[in-house]
Amino acid sequence: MTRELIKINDYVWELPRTGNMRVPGRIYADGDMIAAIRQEDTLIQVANVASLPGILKASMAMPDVHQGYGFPIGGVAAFDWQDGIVSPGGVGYDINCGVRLATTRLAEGDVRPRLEDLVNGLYRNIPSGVGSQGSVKLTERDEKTVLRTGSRWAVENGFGEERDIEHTEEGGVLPGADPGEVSDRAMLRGKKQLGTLGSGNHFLEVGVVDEIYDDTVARSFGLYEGQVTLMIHTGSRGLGYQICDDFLAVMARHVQTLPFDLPDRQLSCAMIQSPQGQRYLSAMACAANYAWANRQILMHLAREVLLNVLHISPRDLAMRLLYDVCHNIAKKEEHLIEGKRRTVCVHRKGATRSFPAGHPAVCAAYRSVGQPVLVPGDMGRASYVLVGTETALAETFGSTCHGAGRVLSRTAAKKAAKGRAIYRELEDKGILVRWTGRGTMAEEMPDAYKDISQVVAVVHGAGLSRKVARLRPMAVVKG
DNA sequence: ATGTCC
Repeated sequence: MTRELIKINDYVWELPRTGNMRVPGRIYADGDMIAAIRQEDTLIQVANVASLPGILKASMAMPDVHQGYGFPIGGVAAFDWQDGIVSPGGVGYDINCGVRLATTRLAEGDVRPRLEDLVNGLYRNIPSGVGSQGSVKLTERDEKTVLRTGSRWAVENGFGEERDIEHTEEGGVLPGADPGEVSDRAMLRGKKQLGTLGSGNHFLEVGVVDEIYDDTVARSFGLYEGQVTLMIHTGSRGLGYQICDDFLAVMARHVQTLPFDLPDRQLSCAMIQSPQGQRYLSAMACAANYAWANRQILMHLAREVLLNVLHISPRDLAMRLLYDVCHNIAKKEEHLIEGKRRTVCVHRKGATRSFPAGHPAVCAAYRSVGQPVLVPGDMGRASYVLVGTETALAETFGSTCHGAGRVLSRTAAKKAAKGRAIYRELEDKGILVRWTGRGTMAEEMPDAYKDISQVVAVVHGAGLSRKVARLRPMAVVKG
């Protein structure tokens, strides 16, 4: 199925309204990427999202877009808070999957000689893989507090410092979280999995700052060339998965009672103001808070490994949380639309908030430069630190890309990796990897992903976020 | 992403 796309400029393409679309589609991509996106069903998903009630401005896709459950991954869609819908498929199974980046005072030379011990220590001390559990023991009472308070529970229970909370999107807690909306099964899965990495694209990475693009912003973020960093990518584990699954079932039934046709059952949803919509948002907030506590705990566990393996003091390590961002979330936000201030529910599914300098949601430390945007690439190439912009706020409800985006499906990647030792290829580039899952190395190999530098070039060129620094991986733990 | 089919 070929669809007409109008080129707006080098980085922006419009999918005009047809059929049931209430707004156009808007795709951020370069010429190469748009050619690939045209071949896939992703455009159909962008068009399908545009048909949902209350959608505002456009159904948007970032340059790392690819097919997802109902909504595309790399998609942004905002709905009117009064007359719009909320959809679990617009957030994804891994609620508040996200990334945090911590800086240290170490140089590459401090770490390189101990890199093997370091990657082994991280692998040993941080449970990884599907169904991993066991790093934190939670009572049911404690788990409910985690769901209500997010990062704060972790900090108050010895996993990190008060200042980490300020450097976390939303302060590491979404309001309105009600554990009463979380099923027993979700609670049970969550109880044993706090402080675990998970599998798939989740990772823990020791890296080094390879290049600085913006000196002023980098200085504000505490980044400089040659500095060792720690990046953590994980989410809400089985708890978030179960909450998504539970509410997809609720909404698949509920949506049949609503007076509009769904182009795809995977877009099941509820009006935001309905009991079903409100219940989902309360449960989703619980999973979001769990994910923040999880990343906070992992950061603390990783810090302990660094201290022990390198035999240094916390003062010499000087690990600080630069920032923590969500990649999968629906949020109540205020946005200016055609000159009018409106309350909306922004679904970012594989997309990152990108708020500019001066925005009240940006923490005090970065308010004069803008919100840090953390964009991990594949494990063999690079990751980027960007900064939020006014253009993003004006065009994409303050959103930008979230990663490289797959070019090969997991099965295609496994096929392409046959007979290769991916870990060895990475080792030859000076990157040590430890992993749990049988197929993980093949599914997650660099060639399975778009080149992150090309993706970042699009969002930088389009003005959705600006390049601040590029990081290079040294040691990676995968699930 | 996910106790990758309760």
